[in-house]
Amino acid sequence: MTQSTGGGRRARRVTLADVAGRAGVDKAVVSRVVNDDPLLNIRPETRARVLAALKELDYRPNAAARSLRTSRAGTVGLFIPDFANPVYTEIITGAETAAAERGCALMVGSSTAGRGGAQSYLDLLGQGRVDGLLLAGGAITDEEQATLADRGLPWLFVNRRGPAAGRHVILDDVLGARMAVEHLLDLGHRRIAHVGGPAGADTAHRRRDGYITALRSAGVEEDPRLLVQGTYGPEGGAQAVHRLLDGPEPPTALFVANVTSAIGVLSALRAHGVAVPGEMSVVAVHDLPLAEYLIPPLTTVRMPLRALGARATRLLLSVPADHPVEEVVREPIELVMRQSTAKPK
Amino acid sequence: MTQSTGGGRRARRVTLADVAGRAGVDKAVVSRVVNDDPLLNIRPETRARVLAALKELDYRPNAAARSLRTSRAGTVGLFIPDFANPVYTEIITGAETAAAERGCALMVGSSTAGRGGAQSYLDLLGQGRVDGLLLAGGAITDEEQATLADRGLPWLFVNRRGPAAGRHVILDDVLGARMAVEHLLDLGHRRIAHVGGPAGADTAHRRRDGYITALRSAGVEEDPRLLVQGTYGPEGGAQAVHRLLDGPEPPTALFVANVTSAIGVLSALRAHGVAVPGEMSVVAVHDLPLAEYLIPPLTTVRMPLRALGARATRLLLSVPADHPVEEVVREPIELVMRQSTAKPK
DNA sequence: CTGAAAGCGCTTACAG
DNA sequence: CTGAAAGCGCTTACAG
Repeated sequence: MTQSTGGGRRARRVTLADVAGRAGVDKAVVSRVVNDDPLLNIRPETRARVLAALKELDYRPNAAARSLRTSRAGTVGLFIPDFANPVYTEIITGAETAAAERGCALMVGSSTAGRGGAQSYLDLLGQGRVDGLLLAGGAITDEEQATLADRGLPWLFVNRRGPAAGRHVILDDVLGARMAVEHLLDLGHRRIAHVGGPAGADTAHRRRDGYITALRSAGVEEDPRLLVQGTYGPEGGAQAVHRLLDGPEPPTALFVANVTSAIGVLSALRAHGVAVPGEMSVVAVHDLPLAEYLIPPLTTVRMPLRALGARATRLLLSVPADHPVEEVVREPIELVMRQSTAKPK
Repeated sequence: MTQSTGGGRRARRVTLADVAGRAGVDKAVVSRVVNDDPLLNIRPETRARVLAALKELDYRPNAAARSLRTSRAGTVGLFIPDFANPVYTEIITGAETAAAERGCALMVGSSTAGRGGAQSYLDLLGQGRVDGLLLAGGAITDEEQATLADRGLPWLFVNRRGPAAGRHVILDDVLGARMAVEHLLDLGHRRIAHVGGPAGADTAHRRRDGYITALRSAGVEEDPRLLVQGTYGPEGGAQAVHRLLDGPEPPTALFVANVTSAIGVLSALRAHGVAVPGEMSVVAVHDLPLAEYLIPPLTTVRMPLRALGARATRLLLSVPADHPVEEVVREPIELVMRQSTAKPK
């Protein structure tokens, strides 16, 4: 409980009063200078003195005192299911950048720590630690939803539509899926299967819609046997391939809902002796640096995940908590052609 | 600047005074009950009244007020170079768990946001936002190092040894590397190359040491041409393979310093028509869920990254800032045998 | 066994 | 143009 000193040295905390004393003004003045108060009318020479004192003493405002006074934490919270999922790391990076632009810190929590669940993250946050909460992916229980409501905290769902609240920012997953499927159609494929995401996932739902829309627009009749549910992990992709290949009339192309799942797909295809892209074309949602180094290099649809994280953060910080937000981020979606797709033989 | 209300509803903030009023005691008493003050001698019925009031009003302590009073933030900071690197996500998860055990929140920042550098992260943190700082990987400039020293903040280097300060927690990379190389030696390989990490990386240095030690212990003479520097990304791995294969007497096995790099290695090997493990064995440091789905499934050395993150957090929170810390985490390192290694032909 | 009081370091109307 | 004062919500010796 002793005042901690820095890795080996001591540093008495510099306060506004110290700076004021040195500059020969009241601390209120220093405060106004520090915060660039536009209403402050100060003699240039006084300001110069204050600025000099600030610099000499290397003053840093105490976050807790400021936050107590203004009831603003200057921090936004982001809750994700898992740090290991590259999709979330992109969202985090975007959110971090946008928060930093606003002078805010970002506090990311995942459900892997603690007993899991947003509940323990919310408990840890206590009161006043964050000014708002971004909820990315994963499931939120009714209880957590209620806690959220009680907390008096603005929140925003990211990459998924929330249960009831009209407060979310998502990507155009329908378009992304359509671009992938249309690429396969353009190559001449007609028997195109979809390795979907998990049942509960909102993104999985939207990508499936895009798949179906693309097929219909092209006048290709749907075959329910070509629609296989997976997970967003490699094992789900691998299992889906087993099921698909066992069918009577296997597809010539696969649209996979997630790049991580596609890694499992490629592996399973190889195990079955099916050549990619010779006998089977594969395209997946989300681009990753390693996609280029898969065997074969994977054709993907690059979604603007960073822009999503950034946009959500800005919206959370600017739109009043009681206003609805239902936004689809319109940054360009890109088809990244590599070597896992080709004309059907 | 108005008091924000939660996603559509309003919630007046409940304070200690509210609870005290309802329970008919002083707020000091409530505070002591909330904090489980062992010196508090309270009549059971009074405590019950306080507890009831606490619950009815759903009281949550205000983090800012508490922190201002105690000058403890209840938060630890973790600075990483990049969220996209799976190595760091494992460390984060471990740190998050350990912090939560102590009732602390974790604030992760990366150099990708802002202009980059630990400096902007430190600036954002201002004063009093975190009780200590974990610095994982990446480079720290002299200026940043100085800022750190001035800040009066305890810090700890994670997975790398700091410049001067004897404050770090690392893994036994030498042992991990030895286990990998000894596995190749056991299979009968003698021409074993090492695709190393980047020049500045402390882990890269230690893994190279382990490689050399293993070779010497087995009486295998080193060949400097078999020691190629890479990066920790796939492109570095791929380039290293090109160089290695161009040499006069190519190796029969590769020890790769990082799993991400190994993905590039596998890709390049395939491009060169070199069969794995038929003509070349490959083993890499760090295990990942997707390693099992690479082609072929990659043999790896699993390092205890979560334990590293957790241990560092506990140490940061418990060891006084002016004590040296030089710890090697001794959790088991495991060789995960899959299908990328075999006897030389 | 419980209460009154001081003070952590800020910001912000208000006074002069 | 600048200063004095109140108060954000806690915790903690101290008094009784």
